[in-house]
Amino acid sequence: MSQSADGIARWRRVADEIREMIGGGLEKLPVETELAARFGVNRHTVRRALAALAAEGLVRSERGRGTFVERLPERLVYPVGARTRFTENVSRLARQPAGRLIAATREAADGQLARELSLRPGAPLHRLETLHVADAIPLSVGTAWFPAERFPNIVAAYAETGSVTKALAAHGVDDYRRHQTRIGAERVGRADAAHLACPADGIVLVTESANYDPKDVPIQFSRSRFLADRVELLIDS
Amino acid sequence: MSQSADGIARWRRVADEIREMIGGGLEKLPVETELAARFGVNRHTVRRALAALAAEGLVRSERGRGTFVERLPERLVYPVGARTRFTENVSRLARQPAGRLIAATREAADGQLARELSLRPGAPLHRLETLHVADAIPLSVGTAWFPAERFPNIVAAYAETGSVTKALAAHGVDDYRRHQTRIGAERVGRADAAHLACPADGIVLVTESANYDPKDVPIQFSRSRFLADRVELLIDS
DNA sequence: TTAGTCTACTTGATTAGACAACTAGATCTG
DNA sequence: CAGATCTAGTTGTCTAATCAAGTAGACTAA
Repeated sequence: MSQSADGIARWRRVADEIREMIGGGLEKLPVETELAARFGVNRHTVRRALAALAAEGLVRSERGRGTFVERLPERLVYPVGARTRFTENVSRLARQPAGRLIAATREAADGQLARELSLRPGAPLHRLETLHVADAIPLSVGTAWFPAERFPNIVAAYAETGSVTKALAAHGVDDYRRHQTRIGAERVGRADAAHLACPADGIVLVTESANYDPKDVPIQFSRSRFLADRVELLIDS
Repeated sequence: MSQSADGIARWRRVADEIREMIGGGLEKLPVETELAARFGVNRHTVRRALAALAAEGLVRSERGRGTFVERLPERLVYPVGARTRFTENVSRLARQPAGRLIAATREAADGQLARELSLRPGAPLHRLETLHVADAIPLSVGTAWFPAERFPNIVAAYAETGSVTKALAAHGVDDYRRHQTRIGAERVGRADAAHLACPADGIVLVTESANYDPKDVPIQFSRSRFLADRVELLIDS
């Protein structure tokens, strides 16, 4: 707040002015030195303002090219319910869905996973990291754990079909449902940001839920991270 | 990435080192000048690192006092469903709930609000800004719109009772429910951050939904912002 | 004792300057 | 003409220095 008549930091007012410029509909901002001259402040003060605007998702700076206004496309509405299926959800919106396997490992169930999947701690699991894309735009990354004994070939089945539903069907599970879903939000992790092709300071909606077969035996626990800029969740009651 | 042997920015490595220090369990970080001396960099480089850590929610700087490690308390689980009621949700958890009126204005329905509330555009609405607190910890701020003609005294009723349910009961609405809830996430706004007593770069879960009376007439549209650090939403299917 | 004041310390803001790393287009070269 | 090279322009990083503003404790005066 210092060095300023009315006690409001200069960079905040610079940010406000740039925000107004953005409203005018321009696509590329003037370069930092130009902005600094125009507002009569140091280039660093402009950079502080731009950092704030970038954190709001309004602008994006690219080294050597310039600073560009971010025009957010409309967010895709993703229904969450007992029968949430990524492929169905996305194709209903006339978009082209795709699931891609990023990585697969075998691991032992820790306390939480054992509880969620009704297994003993230490039970073998397949862990799949997957990326979900609609119209070539990454929407989410997910981690899914399956009991390895019941679903020995889940990794290959998913890699082949790109669909959890089909991979489970290959193991004789025709239908499944979820009872509860927990939803949180946090800053995107570094690895997820790379897969989602989003800024490092992006925000993800995190859903955690278990899927159950028709006999109410848990068959999968998953933790999905949806990029909040691109997706909004819809709860039907 | 400049001025550095291996192409990784100094402030990133400083941030990593501080992150490790935090893991050690200390509560207050050394002062910026001390950190700068210890890592052999300028104080501004330390500040750049601290800004990154603050954005991750790991530390919080207070002018004149120092920089402190943030220990996140467990998040409160907030069920979202057809009969979501803040007071019930919170008191079920043996916490002390409280709703406080921040502001109330009269405004005309815009296109979206008119559609959500089945009113003509321009219809008069009461708009209430409310703050929701559990055990003196702010959890969420909400904006609620009510048709002014049907609920003329909603502002006074809410101010008195601190509860939407009771305020509606005073207007003869015994029960209400919601059909859908949309959930998104974004950076907290400046005014909200002040009310929620959270860092300016906090993240909020945003829920939007309409409530309907037993005859399925919409009586309220609301947009709540839950601080993601303190709350997690639970969907029951 | 109490209330006010002073002071050292700490983070916040701003300016100045320098160089690194990257981009895109112009220019040169075979 | 194709490809390599150069160059001006742009953002990223880092150092240095200074003052503002808030905090907390010590000190002082009533």
